[in-house]
Amino acid sequence: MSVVTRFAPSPTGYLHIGGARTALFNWLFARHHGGKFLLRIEDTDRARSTPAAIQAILDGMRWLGLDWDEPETYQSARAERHAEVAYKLLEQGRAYRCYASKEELEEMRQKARAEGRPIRYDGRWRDRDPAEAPADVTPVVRIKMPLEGETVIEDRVQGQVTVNNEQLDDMVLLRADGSPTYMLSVVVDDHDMGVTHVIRGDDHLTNAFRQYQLYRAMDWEPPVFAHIPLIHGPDGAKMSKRHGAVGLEAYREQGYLPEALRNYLLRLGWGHGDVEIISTEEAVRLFDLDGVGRSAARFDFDKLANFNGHYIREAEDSRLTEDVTQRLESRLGRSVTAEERGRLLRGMDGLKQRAKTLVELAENAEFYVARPQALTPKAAKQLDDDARGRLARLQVRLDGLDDWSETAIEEAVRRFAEDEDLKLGKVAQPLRAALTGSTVSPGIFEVMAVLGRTETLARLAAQAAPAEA
RNA sequence: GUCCCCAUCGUCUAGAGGCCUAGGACUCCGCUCUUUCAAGGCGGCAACACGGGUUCGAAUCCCGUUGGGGACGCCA
Repeated sequence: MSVVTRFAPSPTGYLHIGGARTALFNWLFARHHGGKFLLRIEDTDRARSTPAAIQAILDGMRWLGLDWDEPETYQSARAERHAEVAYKLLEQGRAYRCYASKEELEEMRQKARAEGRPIRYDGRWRDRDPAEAPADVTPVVRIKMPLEGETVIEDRVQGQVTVNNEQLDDMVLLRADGSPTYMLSVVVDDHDMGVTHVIRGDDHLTNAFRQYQLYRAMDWEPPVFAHIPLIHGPDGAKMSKRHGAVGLEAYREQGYLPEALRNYLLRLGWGHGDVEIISTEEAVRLFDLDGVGRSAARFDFDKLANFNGHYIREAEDSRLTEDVTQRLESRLGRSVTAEERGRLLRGMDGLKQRAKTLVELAENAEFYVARPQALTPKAAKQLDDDARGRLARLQVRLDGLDDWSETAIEEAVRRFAEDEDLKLGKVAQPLRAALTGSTVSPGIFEVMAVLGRTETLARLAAQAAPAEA
C-alpha cells in the first residue's frame, strides 16, 4: 500500500509553528516512503476563514519548502459530497434527525456541568418518533454512536489508546442549514483522498475516537493515526502571540533560514540517536514515526538561533547577498549600487561567520554599503588622540602601498605596528573603529581589501588626526 | 467536573531490564586560538517527579500519587 499523508490547516489564523511542524512531519513521512503528500484547506468555517489566511498558509508552505503533490483541496467545495454521506447514514438508520434547540442543548450542558456529570448530548432524539418533532425547529443530523463497549485506536505515536464508548456522544454531522461539520468533513475527505496516515497534533486525539466510529459506520477502513505532541512556548504554555513570532512569515522576517527551521522543527519531538544537524535529504532518509516522542516540547529560540547560524555559514554567499541587499535597501531607504553589492558579495564569507540571523547579518554588513555615521561608544573610545595620530601615520604608509591585496595590506600594517613598537591590536582596533564604526567586524585586513583602496583611505582620512606638522 | 495523553539536565533529546558512576545538543561558566567578534578545540555546572511493587538486577515493566497538557460546540 502506498503512503498518502495530508496537512489540513484551517485558514482562520496564520500558519503557525506547530502547524508547520505537523506539515513537515507529514511531508517527511510521505517522502520517506515514496508516497504522496496532500494539502487540504479546511475552510468550512465560512465566517472565520479569510483569503489572506489561505495565502499565508500557501506562502508559508512554499517558503518552508514543503511541496504538495496535487492541487490543494478546498474543503468548502466538497460540502455536497459530505452531505451525501450523511444522508446515506440516515437511510441506513446509522444516523438520525435531532430536533433539540440550541437553547435546550445549552441548558443540558449547564445542568451537566452543575451536577458534575460529563458534558455530552444525551441522545434524546435517538429513538424518538420523528412525528413528535416540533414544527419550528429545523433538525440537525446526528450519528448513532455505539452505546457500549470501547473504542481502541492503535496510534503510531501514542500507542494503544482506549476510550469507553459511553464517553462518545452522538455528534452532529449536518447542521440545521445542511452544511457538514468538521467531524464529517475530515473523515469523508480523508477517505476520498485516499489518506493512509493521519499525522496531526495531539489535540485531535480525542477526536480520533469519534472519527474512527464514523469510518466504521460508513464501512470504511480507518487510516493509521499518529498524534504528535504539541509545541509549547518557552514558558510551557501553548504557543501564542506572547511568545513572539506567530505566523511563519514572522520567522522569515526575523531572518531565519527555511532549512534551519526545518532542522529545528524536526528535532522538536523527533530524535535519531545523537544527531542534531540533519540536512533535509538526510531527514527524508531517516524520518519515521518510531522516532517521534510522546511528550510536549518547548520552543527554544536559542537553539533555533544556533541552528540558524550553522545554516547561514553553510549558505551560498550569493544567496545571502541577495537577501541582505534587500534588507539593507529597506533599512537605508535607497537602492544598493552595483559596487556596494560587489563589496557585500566579497565580504560575505567573513560576514556570515558571525551572524545568527539574516537580520543580524544585514546589520553587520551595513558598513560595507554606508559609511559609519555614528561610532559605537566602544569604537569612539578606541579613537583617542593617540590613536588618531597613529592612523594618520598609517594612512601615509598605506597611501604608498602598490598592492592592495589582503596579504599585502596585512604585511604593511604588521610592519607599521612593529616600527611603532606596538602590538597589532593597538593598530587594528582603531583601524576597525575608523573603518566600520564598531569594535566588532570581520578580519580587518579582509575589510580593507573588500572596501577597496579609495574607500578605505577616505574613511581613514575622516578619522585620522590632521597631518602632522 | 468528566474523559484522554504525557513525565530523563533550565531547554531539545539518547536510552526499548544489566553496556548508565545516565550519553549528545542548546544555554551558561572557564581555558584555548586570536587584530575584535564569532566559529572551532578543550573542560565544567546540571536530570531519571515521588511512593509502592515485579525481578538476582529498573531510567527502562506494573500500580498509585503529584505535576503538566489536551478534549469535552450546529469551531476546525
